[in-house]
Amino acid sequence: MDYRRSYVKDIFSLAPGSEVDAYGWVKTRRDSKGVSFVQLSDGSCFQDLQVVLEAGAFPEETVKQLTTGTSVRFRGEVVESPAAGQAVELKATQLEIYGIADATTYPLQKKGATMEFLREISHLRVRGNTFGAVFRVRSEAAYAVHKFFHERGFRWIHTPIITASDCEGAGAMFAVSTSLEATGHGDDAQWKLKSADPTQDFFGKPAFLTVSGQLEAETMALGLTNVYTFGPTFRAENSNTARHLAEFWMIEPEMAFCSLEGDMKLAEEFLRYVIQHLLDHCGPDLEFFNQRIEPELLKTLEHVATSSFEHMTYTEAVEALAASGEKFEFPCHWGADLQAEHERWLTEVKVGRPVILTDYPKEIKAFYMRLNEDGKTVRAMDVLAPRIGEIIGGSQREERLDILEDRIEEFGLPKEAYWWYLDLRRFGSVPHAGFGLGFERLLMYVTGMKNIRDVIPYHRTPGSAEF
RNA sequence: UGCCCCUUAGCUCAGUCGGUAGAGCAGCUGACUGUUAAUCAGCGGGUCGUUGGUUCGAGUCCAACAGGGGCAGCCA
Repeated sequence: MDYRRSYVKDIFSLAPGSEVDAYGWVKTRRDSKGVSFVQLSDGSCFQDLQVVLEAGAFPEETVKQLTTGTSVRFRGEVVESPAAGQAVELKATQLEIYGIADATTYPLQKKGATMEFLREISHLRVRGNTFGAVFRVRSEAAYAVHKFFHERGFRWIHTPIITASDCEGAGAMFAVSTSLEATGHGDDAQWKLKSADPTQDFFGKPAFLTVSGQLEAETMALGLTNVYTFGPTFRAENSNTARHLAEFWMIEPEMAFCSLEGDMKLAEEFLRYVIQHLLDHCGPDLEFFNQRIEPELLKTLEHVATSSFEHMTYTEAVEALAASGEKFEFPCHWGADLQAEHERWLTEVKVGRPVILTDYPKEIKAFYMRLNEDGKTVRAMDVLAPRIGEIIGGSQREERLDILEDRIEEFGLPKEAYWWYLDLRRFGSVPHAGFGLGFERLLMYVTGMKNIRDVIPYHRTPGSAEF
């Protein structure tokens, strides 16, 4: 057998009379007197191929084996379908079963299951409508990300996944070590510490999984001008919410000779581009999400793809919240970080679409963000989206050596560890900016899926690393 | 990490006041020349998450544990 070069999706555009093989998994079978209908899917598109098994064409025992989940090849003739629901169907003349799926034990049924149940059978859920659509959209979105940056002259760079600097400052980190040895299996497994001395460890010092490629991306931008990362990122926070993962994919563009204004422009163009690409290339999948997952989805995406985002400063947002008359659980005041309820009000009630907030108090943002003239705020921006909250966080970076050194000191960070980061400001420093975008959060936004664990094949969250 | 909720048939769920268990779908048997979550008739299917407690009696009340989920914080 060769790898597949044609798929179920291609069969729909074949001329009636064509003879083809259709490979895939049975989604359902309907029997009538003398005729059976099989819905066949190979994941290549949302629509199933209807395969018609006419009376006497195959032994009854064989047809009965075609239960949900069975893998099969049909050979047959493409014919115009006399019934509604599909333009063409396959009149089967040959049938080969690769692997049966016992209907009494196969967990997927044709009727809907809950997302929570499907998550527990993540290895099988991709065969269903919802997750087939999710992972087609995920793939297409990833392609659109690369296409967007490539068309604008950005270089895709690969920043390290293992980092020995614990100073990225974006959250709790997973240690990477060969000093620990696992003994036993399952519930009996134990860690054995071979050495507590980091100098005896693999890298000769403590090492971690990256929480952000930003600092390294900055070094690459100050040579290649426009770069982006797109890769896995790890946070060891004990976050138990529908929008946090311990392992997720992040996109981080970084631009030299660019201010926060350019950064915001890129963020907006980027989101609109990806959404438009998906509207153009994933129509049936998005249509399904619109019908079954999120009723306002298509309306929202079409609106976002064609209209500009609302811009507000943090200070304006705080004023709007104060004047809103809403009863918030946590009242908001200047200097405090916005709570989820505040973000929701801004995006869902006040604006009704994504909003970009800028110029946050320096105390609640990272040390590397460029200090404003007022000495109180920094050139930060967050893109907040309805339903999702923060989807992008970015800033113009502090390019002035003396101020950056002061900021590192204010944060109580070890200056020596940043020697190479500070070198960027010593040698040919330049205004530059960038942002980080959580790929899975973007996918939640474009699919309407409610839990981030359902837009990645196998989620890693506290207490959960199955598969 | 804090607060809260859930766990009953393969799946989705009912189960009243504590009195020994129900439906739909799936499966099986049959009916129906073309269905689209096909339809119709019949049949089988349960250690009520686990352990302990209260009680004459626990799916139901209590506790611990396990698994799943929601909200919040941390963030992308």
